[in-house]
Amino acid sequence: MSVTSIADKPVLQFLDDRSPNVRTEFLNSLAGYRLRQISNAFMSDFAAAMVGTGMRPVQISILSVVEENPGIRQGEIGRALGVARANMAPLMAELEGAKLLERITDEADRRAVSVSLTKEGQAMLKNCKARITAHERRAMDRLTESERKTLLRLLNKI
Amino acid sequence: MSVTSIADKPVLQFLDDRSPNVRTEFLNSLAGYRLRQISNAFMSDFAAAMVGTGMRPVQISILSVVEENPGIRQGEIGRALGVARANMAPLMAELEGAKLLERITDEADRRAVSVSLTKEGQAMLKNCKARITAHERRAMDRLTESERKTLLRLLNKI
DNA sequence: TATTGTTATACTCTATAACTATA
DNA sequence: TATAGTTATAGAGTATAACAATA
Repeated sequence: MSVTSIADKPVLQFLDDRSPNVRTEFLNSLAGYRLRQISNAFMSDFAAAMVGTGMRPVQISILSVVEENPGIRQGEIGRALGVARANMAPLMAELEGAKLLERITDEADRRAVSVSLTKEGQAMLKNCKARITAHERRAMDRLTESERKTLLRLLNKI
Repeated sequence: MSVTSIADKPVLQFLDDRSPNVRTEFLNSLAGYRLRQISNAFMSDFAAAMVGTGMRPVQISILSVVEENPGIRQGEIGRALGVARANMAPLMAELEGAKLLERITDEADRRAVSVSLTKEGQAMLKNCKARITAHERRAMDRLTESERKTLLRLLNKI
């Protein structure tokens, strides 16, 4: 699959390749099953949109949270994103090693680290956000503006 | 967390424990991010609802497809569910070992195997379906019947 | 040659337990 | 005693490549 073909097709091309002559009535009646299919399709298109940046979804989430909460503690980022402390450690080390963020010991509580974006981190996030915006527009292509709002509202209400 | 508490709370209890004082405006504006959060919350509640059956989501999906397509080939199941051939092999061996389904060589094409449910498989699927129905009702608790239909329609339209 | 199913393998994500240093 | 962060590890889920049997 070429990179250029991604922009031409709806996100759920990843679902369209399924066997059409197999009955799946029960599964299709389940909101949870449909949500997972669509979420996975979103993730696939998202990953394709990030090719070249070297960024994975969780890394971008971290950069975004740090941007909106400068100086935030590492543990707070993990709690906000649902990432376990044990898994935050290597992720943060990776982002720090790539010079995308800086960690300094919080002098008020020397157990904690205070996190902020570097210039490179800000630039990377800006690049990723532009790609994500295009990815979202592509993904929601088949819905009208009104339908998109309704979908978000219902998802947030669940 | 006790098992009985699960039935009392909305599915997205798994999201409600997040840090409320951390700003996440960009992430919250993304349909893809919200879809993934909700899908993961559904999966967690689903897993809790299946405790005691020993069944995981993909196994139930397989049983359901076999029920609706008796004698279906193994490869067709995988294609319909998006499971790679290489990963179908151990899954099918596991379900066959648990006596939930039977595999016989397709005499018309001796490379393929024809799959069907055993009595035990039928009973297990019936049990799981009842649990799933309750799980879905619980998950969609905060939506009216009209809103549920709208949500499904929009998800299917994406 | 192509396809069905199998095996081995590897990579990512996620989850738990034990450790340190600080509080 | 509890908390912030780290390390090691193990379990799912997923992906590719190589193989045997059959078409």
